Amino acid sequence: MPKKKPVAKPKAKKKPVARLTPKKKGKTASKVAKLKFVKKVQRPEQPVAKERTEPEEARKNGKGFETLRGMKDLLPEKSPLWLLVYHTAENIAKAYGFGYMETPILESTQLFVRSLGKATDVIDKEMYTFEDKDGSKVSLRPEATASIARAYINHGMHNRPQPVKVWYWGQMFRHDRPQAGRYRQFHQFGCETLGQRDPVIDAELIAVSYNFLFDLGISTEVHINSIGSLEDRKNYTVELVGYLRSKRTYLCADCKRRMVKNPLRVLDCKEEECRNVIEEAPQIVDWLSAESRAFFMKVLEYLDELQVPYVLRSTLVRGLDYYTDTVFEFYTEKGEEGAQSALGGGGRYDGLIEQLGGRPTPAAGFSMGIERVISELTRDKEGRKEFENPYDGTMQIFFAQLGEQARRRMLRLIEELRRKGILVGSNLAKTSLKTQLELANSLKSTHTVILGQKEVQDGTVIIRDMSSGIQEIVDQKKIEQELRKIIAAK
RNA sequence: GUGGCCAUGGUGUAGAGGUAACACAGCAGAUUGUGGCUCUGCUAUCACGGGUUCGAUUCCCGUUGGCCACCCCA
Repeated sequence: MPKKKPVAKPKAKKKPVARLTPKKKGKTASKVAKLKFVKKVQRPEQPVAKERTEPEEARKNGKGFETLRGMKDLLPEKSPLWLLVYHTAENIAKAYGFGYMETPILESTQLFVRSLGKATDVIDKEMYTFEDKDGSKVSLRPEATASIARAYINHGMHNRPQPVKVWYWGQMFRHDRPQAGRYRQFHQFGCETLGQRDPVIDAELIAVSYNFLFDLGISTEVHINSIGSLEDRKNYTVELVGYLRSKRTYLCADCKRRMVKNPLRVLDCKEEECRNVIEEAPQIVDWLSAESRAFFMKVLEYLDELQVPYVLRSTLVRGLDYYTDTVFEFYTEKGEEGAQSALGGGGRYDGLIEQLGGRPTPAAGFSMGIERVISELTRDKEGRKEFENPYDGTMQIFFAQLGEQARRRMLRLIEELRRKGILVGSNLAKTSLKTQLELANSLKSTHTVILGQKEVQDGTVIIRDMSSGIQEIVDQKKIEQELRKIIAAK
């Protein structure tokens, strides 16, 4: 530690010297020398490095504070794509008659434990849980369905015309290790249809999510399965575990563990050895009650009618405990085996609302992982370019000003025009005309309105045609009609 | 939670045991009220902490973070 500092001093000395030699301009060179000189003097005075205070540390190059692990800033360059996705979601949900709703990001921990299932990983290790000031346990929501169900009960929504159809969009939190398409804070768009059990509802939800992706230009494969009623599943699980036990020696370590914790997940194992075992395993379809089976058949029929292509996958089970009967997931057609290829999924959860203390209420829903949708949209360069800037920032007319008086006059002028529905570009914070014209140019403006000292006195304004360079002097009172003419001409 | 790879300016990249180069972007300027070309200048204690060394940003270890895979999930 003490070694470092003394060595650092000569650095400051060398730099300016080395730099000055090749420089030509006297002006700038002396400026540099001055700046460096000050530094030179200062450094020896504080040879023993003072403890950097925290704010200093943080201020350093604007670094010091960074987003928490697994969290991302959405910058203006990228946001147009997000807004596009958001509006696609909004449009599709509206088209199918879903009403927008929001629930708090923070909820009682118990709500999630009860609904998702105690043994699930989401609850076990992925929830952001902490004590509130009054000592109660609260959690950042890892998903939205539980909250929607809670709200359905709280607001007596069973008194509304059934089914109740809602959609949502928002941040979810899961304390997982970040990975491709996986973040600790992520966004989901989803729809829920509560209060009625009918296969047509399941089919509609699948159509909504399928078409949402379709509208964005993503073609997907819907994987679908039915896991029956809670009772069906219980019976099947017993059977499955029995079977797996008999093949225990062929299973991988993970599956041996899964066998105890969540036997259905064994069906999803990718290990070759396990796959062989799974192929021979009893299938859940054979264990469905007559009612569940008929229900599932109807869902498939309706999907055919809706012309939504689907793939039956008997091994599909979802990770959350509340699902019953229909379950589905969306995979990109390119079918790459990479993890996290599911863009979203959903299913029926007829038992959840009762589980949370409401009256028995059937319901179903889906959610889409927006980060995964976005990454799908930007996967190759062509796609990225196409979506780079859906709302192009071209400002047809730019306003440039020169001098304090002109600035004030222009401030008002722009505001008046805005109220009349004429939008123009400007950067009144810039003082040089040159810079403002540069800006106009980079915004691809066709015309620039220039207002300087002289124009303020004359009550006029210069309108410059950016491509020809021809300028016209116009009376300020006629600006509006002149601008309208320009806008109409385009 | 486990494992692999990685960490240089705002962004994308070079680079060597003796303190950093290039491109783009940004800002300022090239005779004071005019853009698109050109030119000039400015913008990095090479993630953080420790070790090895005369000396490390370059080697080693740790931390943090990123990417990827597993677990699990969106």
